[in-house]
Amino acid sequence: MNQKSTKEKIIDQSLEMFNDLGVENITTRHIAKEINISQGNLHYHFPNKDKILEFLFETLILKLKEAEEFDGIELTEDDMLHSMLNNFNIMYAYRLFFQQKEVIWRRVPKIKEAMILLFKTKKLEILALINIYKKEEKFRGDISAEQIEFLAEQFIFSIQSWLNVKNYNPENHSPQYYAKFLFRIWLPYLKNEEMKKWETLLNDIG
Amino acid sequence: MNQKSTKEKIIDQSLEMFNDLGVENITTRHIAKEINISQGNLHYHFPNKDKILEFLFETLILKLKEAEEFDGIELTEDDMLHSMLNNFNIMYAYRLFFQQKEVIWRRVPKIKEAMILLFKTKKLEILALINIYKKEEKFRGDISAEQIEFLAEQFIFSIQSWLNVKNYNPENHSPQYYAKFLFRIWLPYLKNEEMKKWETLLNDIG
DNA sequence: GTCTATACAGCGATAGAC
DNA sequence: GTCTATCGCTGTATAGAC
Repeated sequence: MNQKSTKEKIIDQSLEMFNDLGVENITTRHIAKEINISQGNLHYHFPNKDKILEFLFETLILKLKEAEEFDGIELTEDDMLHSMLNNFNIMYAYRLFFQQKEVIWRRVPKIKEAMILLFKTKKLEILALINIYKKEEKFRGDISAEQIEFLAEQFIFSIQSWLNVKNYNPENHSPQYYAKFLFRIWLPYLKNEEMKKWETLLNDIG
Repeated sequence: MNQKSTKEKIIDQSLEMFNDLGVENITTRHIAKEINISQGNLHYHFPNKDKILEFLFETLILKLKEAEEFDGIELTEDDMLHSMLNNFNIMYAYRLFFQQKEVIWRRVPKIKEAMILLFKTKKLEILALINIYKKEEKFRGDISAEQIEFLAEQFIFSIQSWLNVKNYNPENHSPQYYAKFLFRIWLPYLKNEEMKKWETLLNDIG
């Protein structure tokens, strides 16, 4: 049953150890030891640690893209919520790239550039979403243009850093919690009846 | 004129290099070399790298406390804004503790505990502030209790991670920008006339 | 206080046998 | 593909002279 290739074993073990113990603390020796192969063998599959990081990152991007394709074209509130939750689960699995951004970015500038691009794209998507809501008149009319720009930025900001804040409030640290957290940013910008609708929706996730 | 003691030199150089190049990349050898002392001498003043980190952290806490004492008891909007700006300048000077939290917390659990405590205290302060605004009827009446709890959390969340997000938007990375950023969280929760007042106030910082 | 010298562990990476 | 063995380098920390 355990048909994992050595390469897969390396990747899975790396992900786990990087996530839990820190990229700067885990060496190719540690990883090799934990899956009972030699360090030499590991270096046959990945020439160095950074290449493992790059491979993991590519997998993350791939999974995020896949998740997007499953999203419906219709933008019901429920769809949005579950799409977000799905995204958060993926991000949580690859949390090293968010929690240990500084270390990884310094090691592999290529990953830094790709992530910055990713977030720029996401910001535009969110601005488009806000505009749809404005057109549908679900959005408050008394919000300044500067504040709307801020709102989009606030979303991106929170997506980027949600995993950094588990620590002072560990009991509430779960993808579910943060999906709710993120949507609550949105609430006070909506017209009253719309806000109430969302409030019940968020309470329903539990 | 250069009356800096060796200990001060070590501290200043460490702060600069940790901030810019990463705690995990800077060794006692690097620091010593940069200020033209031997590594042995550095280890006379600080037994190891972690003790330098602890010293830097204690200085940060001290400066934050000092800044608090200068704050007026009156809570004018202008006072709040400038106090926040002051705090952000200090945090920026010691940004390693926010940008490189994961690495530092793993190395020095004592710092982790102290920071968690700090943020818990800050959250209570912010909740108290929200309540004052509610009593003064400047706050919207149609906001749920859950959403108010969220608002406090959102503030703490943003304070903790503001320094992590310079990268996708580097042109806007300054303490001033983030002071404004933080206050904009607050805006859509205020009654309309109050919101407008804040909007002009924020635009005045430029 | 400051220096030089050194011990020692751990890192990434490679060579060469099987 | 996988192993063992090993090189060269860098890290922390300490000992002992001045």
